[in-house]
Amino acid sequence: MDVEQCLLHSIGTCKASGTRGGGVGRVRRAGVLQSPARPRCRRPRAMDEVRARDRAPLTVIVAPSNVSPPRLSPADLLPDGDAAFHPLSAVNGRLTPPGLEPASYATLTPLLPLPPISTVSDKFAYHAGGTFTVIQQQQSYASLSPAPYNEPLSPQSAYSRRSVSPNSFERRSPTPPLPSPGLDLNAALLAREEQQQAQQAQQAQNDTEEINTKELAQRISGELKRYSIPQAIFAQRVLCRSQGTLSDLLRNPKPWSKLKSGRETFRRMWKWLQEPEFQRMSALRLADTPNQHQTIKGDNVNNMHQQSYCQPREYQAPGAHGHTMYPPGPPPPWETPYEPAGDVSCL
DNA sequence: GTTAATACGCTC
DNA sequence: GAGCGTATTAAC
Repeated sequence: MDVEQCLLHSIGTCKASGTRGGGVGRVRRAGVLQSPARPRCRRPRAMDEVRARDRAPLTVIVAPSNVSPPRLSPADLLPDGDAAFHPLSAVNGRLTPPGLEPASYATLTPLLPLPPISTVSDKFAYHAGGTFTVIQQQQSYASLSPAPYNEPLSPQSAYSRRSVSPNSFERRSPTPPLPSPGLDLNAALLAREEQQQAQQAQQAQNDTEEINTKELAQRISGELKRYSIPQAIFAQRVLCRSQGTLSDLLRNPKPWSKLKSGRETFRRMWKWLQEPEFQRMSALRLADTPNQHQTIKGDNVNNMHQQSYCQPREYQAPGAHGHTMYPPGPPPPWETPYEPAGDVSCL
């Protein structure tokens, strides 16, 4: 539908291949009678172009300039297996799982007591194959991830580093070994402190770095398609936003420099993108588990504990006015029960 | 029936 | 004006 067609059909339904919907009039909202229904077309192309131009990505990735050679710290030898969790490579002097952005779970783990071994074991008792399953997922994530994952998207995520709650295990080694008798615990503690300091520095850095919103939007769109994740689910669970908002952001991302409070939404996207695959899927789940019929391609994270990006909200499918009742069947991975960590909530 | 795209109004 | 939610649509 081009401008002329749209104008010609300014009264009446404007149909065009390749384009979807568009509000048709208003009824009553927020107790205020809205303007009467009047069929509209989608925005004319000219308007789209103006908007697109206005939102064209102008940001420049601020990549860390001082990349230091790989080095291992005593923390890498800790029984708390951040380092053991991924095959490691080093970026910026810190350890990073291959295929993931720098500064992921392997870094900056808060100094917290280790959970009892039994606790950790219980966490993995969900999986047939237990440890192997999880490790394999990580490796497959790295190997199957598209090439862009090997490229810095910036900024390095501070959001991907959350405190480890008793209910979370994802950054723990699946089978945490007992401390070896010769392990220097002091060195380990020092390493933890270093990690904390680095985390704080990273957080400060993130506050000032820019995100290439267009690239981020493209990657998010690709991942949603890749796993068949509905926009509504992702928007609600990860971004604490509506489907319409997410759609708009993905299709018309504003340059980082032009964003204000909206940066937080893109940060959440970026954060999610940094997560390991299984943790991304975990973030998509709800506490309430309606019957559902959807699945995420290639996901195998049912029953895994997870952390929520948002306080759980009830999902209402767009266009469905009222509760969405899913037909019986296995739930999609993002709606299996979980224990909210509560460390990240909608603002 | 589900999903994504869009217009428009509301809040800050 | 930015950011977002709601309502609504067409496409699938």
